[in-house]
Amino acid sequence: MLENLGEFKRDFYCGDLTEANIGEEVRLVGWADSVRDHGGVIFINLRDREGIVQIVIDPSKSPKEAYEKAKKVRSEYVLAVRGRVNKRPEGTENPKLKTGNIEVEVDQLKILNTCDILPFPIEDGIQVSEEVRLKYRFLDIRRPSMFQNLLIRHEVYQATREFLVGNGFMEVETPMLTKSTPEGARDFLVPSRLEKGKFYALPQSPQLFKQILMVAGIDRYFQIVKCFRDEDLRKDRQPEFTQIDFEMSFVDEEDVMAITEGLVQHIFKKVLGIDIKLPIKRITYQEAMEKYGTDKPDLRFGLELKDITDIAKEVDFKVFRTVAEEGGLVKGINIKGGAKLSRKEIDELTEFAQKLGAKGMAWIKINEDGSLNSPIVKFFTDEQINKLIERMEGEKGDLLVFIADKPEITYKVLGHLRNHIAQKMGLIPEGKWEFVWVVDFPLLEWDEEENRLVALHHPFTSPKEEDIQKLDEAIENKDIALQFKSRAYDLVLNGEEIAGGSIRIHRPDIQKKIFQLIGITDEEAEERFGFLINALKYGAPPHGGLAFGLDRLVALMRGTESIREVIAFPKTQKGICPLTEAPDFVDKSQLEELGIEVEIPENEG
RNA sequence: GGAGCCGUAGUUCAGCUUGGCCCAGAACGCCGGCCUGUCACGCCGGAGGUCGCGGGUUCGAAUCCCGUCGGCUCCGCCA
Repeated sequence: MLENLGEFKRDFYCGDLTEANIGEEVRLVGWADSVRDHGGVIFINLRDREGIVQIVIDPSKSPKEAYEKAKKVRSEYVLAVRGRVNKRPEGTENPKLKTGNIEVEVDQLKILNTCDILPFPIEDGIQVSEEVRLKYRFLDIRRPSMFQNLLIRHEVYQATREFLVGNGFMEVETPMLTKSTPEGARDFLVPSRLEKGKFYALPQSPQLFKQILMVAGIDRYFQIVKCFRDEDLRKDRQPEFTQIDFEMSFVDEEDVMAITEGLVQHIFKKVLGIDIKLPIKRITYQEAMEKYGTDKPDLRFGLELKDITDIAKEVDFKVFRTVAEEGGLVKGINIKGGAKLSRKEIDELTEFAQKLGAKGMAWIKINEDGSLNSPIVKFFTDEQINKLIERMEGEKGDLLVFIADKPEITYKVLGHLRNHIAQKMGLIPEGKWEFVWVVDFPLLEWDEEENRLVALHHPFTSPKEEDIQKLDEAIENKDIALQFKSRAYDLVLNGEEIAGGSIRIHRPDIQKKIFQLIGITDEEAEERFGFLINALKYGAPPHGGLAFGLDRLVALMRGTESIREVIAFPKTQKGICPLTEAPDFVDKSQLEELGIEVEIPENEG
């Protein structure tokens, strides 16, 4: 039954046929999207990546051979068709199809391939488990919305190259087999056959190479590049992901941010036809934390955090007062119109807060008649309550919620609560693109577990110029170091971090001091980053750059929750590819060649 | 490492709380027949299940208990 393509050549994509083609003899190829056999006339919707066109096999008009073959066609059979484009008979037009006014009357039909029973229909809006979709990704991608996801992604690549090349950037590839570096995420390791016992690491980012390219005088580098981090997965995190990575020499923050803004504007205009207004607003890290409880604030809605620690110090409510007196933070959110929430809904918010580490959530409901409902007001004097409500800008119909805890917890819980409430109350407007730069990050933070300072961004980020003079002092006194600000900047879109970068350290003496600050000894620094320090010694220009999380950017542009939707072959939460079933065991001989022995835990394998 | 939700025909799900009426049922899909203008074609008939896996409780388990595997979401982690 199956035939070869032979000399057959396609003239058009199915979806590209229009009424202008009426009367033409055309050759089409594609998949049988649906088959409607009336016993006499047979209709087949033929689909390719550009769309669908109806083909008609009428026993009174089409050759008998074509008709007999058409009877055998099932969903997703691969067909080659020759026929005449006709205007559809009056009254049989289908407005749902772009090609709904025409059809192709078949005079030759080839069945090029058959198709097994489908695990799910090839159409948008299906309800199928993601696991099944990933296993049959080749079918999943036949669905128009998935095709569109990959197409938009492709267009983002093109727009990126167009803009960056137009601005003098040069694409340079950096190695995938490289050196493991401490700090940062867990590395994926690749054993070396020629140097037994040694390992390459897959790059977490091209960071060090792009800096070295600046030393090499490339001046403006970019790359659309895979990066690898062996950490636990999330809907916005895959073990391999793509960055738009660039770096520039002889620049400051303003230069890098200007290029970034230009790139964003170009991508949105070119791919979505949307005008992004520049410049993008900026807020400091400190302001972001104080107002939004996070360094990636979603500015599409209000619900700003208000500090009431000073009031809390004076009240009889122990939970507030103790926290306030012991250096903690008491902050609240005014949920406008939240008084309509039921006790059960408030309890759910409390539960949400507790899951994130809060001990509890205090709340005050301001009823429409002005009376208060709250488990905590009894601990307050009237004066204190009034002060509190005034601070919170509370009005009739509002619900005030409060978290009192260590600053990290208060910020984290309220930051999450803020997003949660906005979503729950439907406060997030559709179609809004709220970009914001977050700047003036701390250079370092204290790592409780390792009992040392660690870089917030990465250890190659330059401190602010005024802090560089205090480096020696800071090495003696970590409190000074914790005051340092970095020359880093993050770009946030609708509450998601989509890009981040910094001005780097280009002087070896400063780089060494930073390593010293974060507890990396000279020997360690030499062993792990010696090549960078060495390069900095040979006329490294001042430089800085930035990297976009391309997957997140495309996911936002497509309005999908998970980056898996915009990656052709993503992995599950356990890092498994359901399509290939990677990772998998390898032959013993392969391991022997690498000089590797594997211990398999008992309950596995 | 931890928490929550989920796992039953090809697919999506019902049944599980309160074990027996379930050698498990629906829809879509699939197969066969009929049907000459449909486009979610229609009508008639049919096939299809290790109830994720293992163990336990019980006269009896899809249902209760324990363990385990997998999927998703979240915390930790992700410079």
